[in-house]
Formats: sequence, structure tokens, C-alpha cells
Amino acid sequence: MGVSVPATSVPPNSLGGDLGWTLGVLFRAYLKAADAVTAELPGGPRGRQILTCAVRDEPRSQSALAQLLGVDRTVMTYLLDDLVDAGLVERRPDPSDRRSRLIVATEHGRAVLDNLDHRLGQVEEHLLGGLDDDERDRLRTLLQHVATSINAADPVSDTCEVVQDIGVTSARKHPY
Amino acid sequence: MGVSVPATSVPPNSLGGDLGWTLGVLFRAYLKAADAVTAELPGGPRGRQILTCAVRDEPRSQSALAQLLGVDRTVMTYLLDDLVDAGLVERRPDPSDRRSRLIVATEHGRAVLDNLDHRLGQVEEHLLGGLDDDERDRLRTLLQHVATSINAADPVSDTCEVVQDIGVTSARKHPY
DNA sequence: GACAGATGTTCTGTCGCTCAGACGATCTGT
DNA sequence: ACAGATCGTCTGAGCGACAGAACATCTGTC
Repeated sequence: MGVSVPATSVPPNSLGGDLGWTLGVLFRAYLKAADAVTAELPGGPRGRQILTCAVRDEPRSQSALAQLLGVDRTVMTYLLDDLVDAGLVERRPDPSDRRSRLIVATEHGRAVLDNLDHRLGQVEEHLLGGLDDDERDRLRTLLQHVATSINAADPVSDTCEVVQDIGVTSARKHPY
Repeated sequence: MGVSVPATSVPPNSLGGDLGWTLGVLFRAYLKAADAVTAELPGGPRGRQILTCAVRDEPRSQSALAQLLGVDRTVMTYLLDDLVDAGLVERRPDPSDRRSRLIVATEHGRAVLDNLDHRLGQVEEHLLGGLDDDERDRLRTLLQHVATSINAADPVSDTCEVVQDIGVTSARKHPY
């Protein structure tokens, strides 16, 4: 169900095995769905992730939050401005470092997050409609492992070195 | 290996099970790696996907290509301009429709793609370093299923209806 | 304690990218 | 033959991201 589409008969494409393509398709679809769900939330899907951390984790500084979510620190500033204005989170002075602010959720923020999560969960299930329950769990688990692994090794880049190791062995100076 | 990071001791985060976060982390990491590999290719990672289709699939029109890759048709125009300028693909008149152009790869394009795919393959494996071989295969397969399913049902949106069905049951007019 | 350098947050300016809209050319149906 | 839709292209406007500077604060060394 949900997959059968007699119309337009999508022609076969060679990107099925392409990690970049599959990720892109799924991520764009997710973003569209999440955008719809979080339409009224400042910051959209990213605002929800910030809120999730603020509710469920130990309070983080803005920069820690920014790195975790993969956004620039200057962007985090106005993302939080909007969330604070909406009364969803607070900036608390860090007792151990007066430069940084710890982000914590308000009661209102918790309530909003519960509502969002509920709706987002349904949309996600719809998104993974092509998989049965077992496969969905496996996919989520695998993604969690990969993301955790990448996030742990992240301290930025790390990729560049790999690329260099592999070597830009050909077509070096000619721009193709 | 690769995962062990004694430094900074990443604190636990509640986003591990979050589909959006895991996808985001993986996709950003992929994009960074792919950007590095395709640094000299017009269009970067997207240019490579176009090239892949041009080499391996039946020739497609620009708009079909644009929809498959999830880019705006106006963007596809100058992406192709650059690829054509680089001598990687050609715009051929479609014998059955003089409005559209079919995108096909040149010999040069094929050679470049082979080189790119080889290097990208290595980077991808590094990216999935947190998983063993078996898990990598499973992840790729699951992603392929989901992406194919989504792509088949895609004819744009479809999400909005779901969101409406679920209902914006609360916090309706108050902007949080 | 005094200092140099590093880090957290914010502000400013700039750049690139994306999308909406309009246009001409062409196809399709009536 | 005509109306409406579609393909590719071009233009303009707007948004978002990043670099850099500024200020406050921390950490280490002397």
C-alpha cells in the first residue's frame, strides 16, 4: 500500500544503489514532512531538535547545541532568539562559566514538544510506508549507529584527510 | 577504531532515536565527503548524480532529471550548462518532442564518472565505518527501498494531506 | 596578581543559492 | 485552427549561511 502508483510509471533509474541519492530523497521527504508539522514553530525542524535537547538532555551551551545539530554558532543565536521570544526555552547563565548560557525548556516548551512529537511520529511512519514494521526498526537502529559513530568522530572534517589519503590520483589540474 | 574518541567525551544526547537528527548527521557528513571528492566537478555531488544518470540510464529530459534529483528545473538549466561546458554531457534534441532535450554522457564523461565513483566508494565506506560489512549492506538496501518507495509515490507533496489528516489538533492559532 | 591566548556569544556585511514568475517555443486535445 | 499545458530559459527578489570583528570571560603561565 502507498507504493502502488500506476500513473506515470517511473522509469528505472541507476541511482537506487547510490547512497547520496537515497539519502537525498529520504532527507528531502523528511524535511518536507517536518516542515509541514513544525510550520508554526520558530526554526522549523531545527527548532524542534533544539527543543528536544532542551527538554530531555542535560542543559547545554549554545555552541554545544550548535555543533550537535550541525548549524553555525551565529545561526544558533537567532534560532534561540525566536524560541525564547516564543516562550519555549530560556537562556540561563552557566554557573560555572559566565560566558556561556545554558538552554533549558520552559513548561510551555515541554507541552509543545509533546504535541509536535506525537504528530511527527505519525508523519515519519507514513514516510517509511514502504517498509514493514521490522524493517523500520532496523533502519532506525542502523541510522542511529551510524549517526552516533559519525557524531563521536566528528570534531569537524576528518573527511579531508581521507580524501587526501585516497589521493586525487587523476584529472588533477584539468578541471575535467 | 575510528570511533574511539577519548577526548571531549561526547555527552549523551536524546536525539539518537530521532529520525531527523540521524538523517541530518549522516547527510551532512556525506555531503561534506562528496563535496571534497567532487570539488573539481561542476555542480559538485549533484553534478555527479546527473552524470550517473546520463551514463547508466535511458536518456532523460531535463525536467525528468530535475524531478528525480529533487532540484528546481531552473537550477537544472545552469547545472547542465556547466556540465556541457566541461564536455561531460550533451544536450540532444528529443526526436519525439522538439521542446525537450535528452541528456547523454560523452566518452569523457564516462571516464570521469568511473574515476569519481571509485573514489567516492572509498569515502562512503569510511563514512559507514561504524558499521560492519553486513550492516552496511542492510542499511544501503533499506535506504534503497525507502527511497524508491518515496520516489514512486512522490508526484510532489502528498505529505500535506497526511498532515491534514492527522490534524493540527492543538495550538492552532496561537503561534506557540 | 598580571598577562597572553583561547573560548562563548553576538553583530555586521557579503555571498551564493533557491524559488517565483514571465517568456517563447512546442505539444496535445478539441 | 485554437486553447491550454508543458519544456527550457532568463530575470529578479529573498532567504540563509558563512567570515570577520567585537566584547566578555576563562585558562594557563610567569
